[in-house]
Amino acid sequence: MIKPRATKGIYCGQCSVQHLCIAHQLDVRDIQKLDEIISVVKCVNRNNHISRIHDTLINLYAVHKGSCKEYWIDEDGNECVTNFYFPGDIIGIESVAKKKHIFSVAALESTELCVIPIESFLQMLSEYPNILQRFLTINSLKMQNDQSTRMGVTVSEKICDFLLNVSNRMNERMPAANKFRLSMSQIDISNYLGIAYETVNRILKDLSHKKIISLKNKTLEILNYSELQNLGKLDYQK
Amino acid sequence: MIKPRATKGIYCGQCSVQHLCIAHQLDVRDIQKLDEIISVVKCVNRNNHISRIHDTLINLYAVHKGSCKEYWIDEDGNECVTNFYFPGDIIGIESVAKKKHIFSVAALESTELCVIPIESFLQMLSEYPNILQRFLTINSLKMQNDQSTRMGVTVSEKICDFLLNVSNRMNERMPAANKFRLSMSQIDISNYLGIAYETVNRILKDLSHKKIISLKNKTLEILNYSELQNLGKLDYQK
DNA sequence: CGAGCGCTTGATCAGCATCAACTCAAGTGG
DNA sequence: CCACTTGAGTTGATGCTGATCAAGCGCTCG
Repeated sequence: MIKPRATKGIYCGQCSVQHLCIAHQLDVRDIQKLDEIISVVKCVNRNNHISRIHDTLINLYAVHKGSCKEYWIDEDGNECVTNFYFPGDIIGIESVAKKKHIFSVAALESTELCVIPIESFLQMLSEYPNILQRFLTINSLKMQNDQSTRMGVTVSEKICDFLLNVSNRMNERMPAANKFRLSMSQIDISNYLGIAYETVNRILKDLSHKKIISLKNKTLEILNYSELQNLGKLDYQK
Repeated sequence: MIKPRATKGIYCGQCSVQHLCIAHQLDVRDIQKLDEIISVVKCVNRNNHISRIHDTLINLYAVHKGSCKEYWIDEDGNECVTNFYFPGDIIGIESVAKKKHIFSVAALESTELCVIPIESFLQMLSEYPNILQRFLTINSLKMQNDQSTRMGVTVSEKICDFLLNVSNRMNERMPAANKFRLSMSQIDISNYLGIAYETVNRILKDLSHKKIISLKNKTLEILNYSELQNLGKLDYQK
């Protein structure tokens, strides 16, 4: 489950999502330091947990491959999904203050995570100004992304915004691939958006009928991006 | 509108909300450095702007007195409120990445803000590890707070969660005062929660009838805290 | 190969948005 | 200083959006 990064051939300098992760635009010396601190990979299978709510925060995790959902269980036993994480995303930042995980995180598929020991990482930030700047930028981008997904009023707005958000994030990872796998279930999406899963299904079907998207076997293709934008509320101009 | 902090007698070391702000648990030397960087106060009247969406990010602001709403205008002209800020809160963190304000911020009452020049502040973080740790904690707490307000399913859950959230934040500021002024209008609350303002009004009335809250002239008192918790979804155990 | 989870579809109905109209307080300008 | 305007709060009537219940299908995985 835990392996040295070297045996998997993973180094920040060669990583395909370094432009989204901490290593973004760092010089060789800074990246060497990152590779020194981040020495192991955690491999997690579908539905297994990366962390549990209330656990002591020992590591942050950078998603290297795969995807995760972050959630908590409310008093009625409902799963409230708070976020999805894709390659390059950092898991656990919102838990730094309390030094305990404030959410649970589970893998949506076979997932590899670079393990970032929180103590040495925070220590390093004081000594490496460029890494610090990058980490503050990542914090800020996370806040922006968290806000962007609570904007829609009607359920179709919410779903269109969600699809646009995921699509844009996937495009940053695999440029020019306008087709990608939706790793989360429709139930996960419904728990994320706070709407009934039947409604999610109906609206996805409707968008398919209207040839705005194509959804086969969890593979999503956006056929009419500008129409999806019209239906959504989110403004994704750069 | 802009005055030296000294003429207003404001210093981080003597500030009544330093325990919520950057100065929290810093030693004398660190606080001196803060007072050096944060040298002026901006005074803003009700309905006037602290910053506008798309403006270049020059300063962060720490609320010293008063309160603010953060919002953007959607394509239908609706005001979408994204956050409220109270004394001790830092405005602008989510805009650090883009170096432009991603929201507009307006004062809800006569408000005083400590001006934090972003360039020298970020520079300082590299040199003052304790201030850095505190700022990372503030980042993390903001993410946690942003999440906490998107949990309710029904509108009464949302409103109860909102009242609990504001109440808890006010209690941190004026301990043992279970009565406080709701500086935002019911319309602001509706734009924040994404529900109709008539509904906000009806539910507040209903909570008043049930003696769970008392609301007179914008002064809110929580009469039955545990019942409000039952009606809400949020878990505010420490 | 069987069980269960995820997906699909229809029918029903209530929660909340919307529309409309009115009160009240505060502010503006003639 | 008062008429007028404007914004916030209040309340009722109506109807639609989306939750809920119910039932069946088909993967996928053990």
